Amino acid sequence: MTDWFAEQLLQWYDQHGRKDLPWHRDPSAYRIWVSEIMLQQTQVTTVIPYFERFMERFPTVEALAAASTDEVMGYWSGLGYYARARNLHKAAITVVEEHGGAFPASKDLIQALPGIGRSTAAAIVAQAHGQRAAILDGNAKRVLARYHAVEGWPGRTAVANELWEHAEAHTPDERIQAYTQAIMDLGAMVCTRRRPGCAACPVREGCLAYGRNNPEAYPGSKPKKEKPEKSVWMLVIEDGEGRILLEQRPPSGIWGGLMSFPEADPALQPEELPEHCETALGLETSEPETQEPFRHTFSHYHLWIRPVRLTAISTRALQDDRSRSWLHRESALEAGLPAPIRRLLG
DNA sequence: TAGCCGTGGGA
DNA sequence: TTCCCAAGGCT
Repeated sequence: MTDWFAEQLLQWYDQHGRKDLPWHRDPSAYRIWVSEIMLQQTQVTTVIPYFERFMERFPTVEALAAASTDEVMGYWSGLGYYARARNLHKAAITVVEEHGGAFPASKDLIQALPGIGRSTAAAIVAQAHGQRAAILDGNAKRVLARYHAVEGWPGRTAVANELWEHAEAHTPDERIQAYTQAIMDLGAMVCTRRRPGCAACPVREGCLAYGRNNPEAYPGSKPKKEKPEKSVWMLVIEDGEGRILLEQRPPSGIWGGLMSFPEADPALQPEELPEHCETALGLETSEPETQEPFRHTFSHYHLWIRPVRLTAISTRALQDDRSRSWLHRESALEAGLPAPIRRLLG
């Protein structure tokens, strides 16, 4: 069954929808999967170059499963939300070991893989296999919240449930790939967060928010909270051969498992930093050269990054520690690095 | 359930 | 400059 809403979206999609995105070319389950993970909370224009590089290096799920996590992280470096890459790699190994390399075709099996939730699983089976499944990404949430004038912030379970019901009800039995792309394209191209292009909208006749003349009021916005300010010394330590000291961060928390500069307590005075290097890193260093701090904003707090340059005089007591390594700039840039650290490396 | 997890673009 | 938030999922 195809209701009026879906019919209108499909007709609009045929004329205006996006059909030439990189993952539309050979839309295998593997390629759709990788694209959907990259696109979580990330805009299309940001994803495209990452997707192309990733697919060139890991063209199949077997290639991805066979790679090291470190190399996968290197290809993800700069995209953010690094748990996505870890889960992607873990899931690839599961697909190879438990499903014989064939990406599972059932939505439930797909959703059981790490990093794949209800909406992503639906997007994969709909786009790769043409199975009827409702998605509810940020675009669909905005379109449906406006069309049905659903009040409240979609982060609340009751609001999300209501949107899911609308999503299920509108999803047609036929042309699932087109409809899935259509509702996302409408949200991204017409039913935008600000200044929506209602004049070009194929469903404005039925849209309750349009009828109320306040589409921008939907969906309800997230309750705002104060972001705390944190601060840290970032120790940029270079030895006599132009190598930089990097260490692996703890597996959980911000930039979990990525390589980064050693950090020091911001309560320390700059002149105390060489002693800190001696005790914490077993390093004899020259005088510290502090650089201009800059503020890096995360989802939940601001971090003042205070870079300090030091030159290592001796590099003893480091060979045994697998979590720390001296790397030249070029090889460091191939590792999985957080964006600001990559920037500091220059 | 609410907090956590990145980055870059738009206004 | 500052704030919001984008093809969400996990704990």
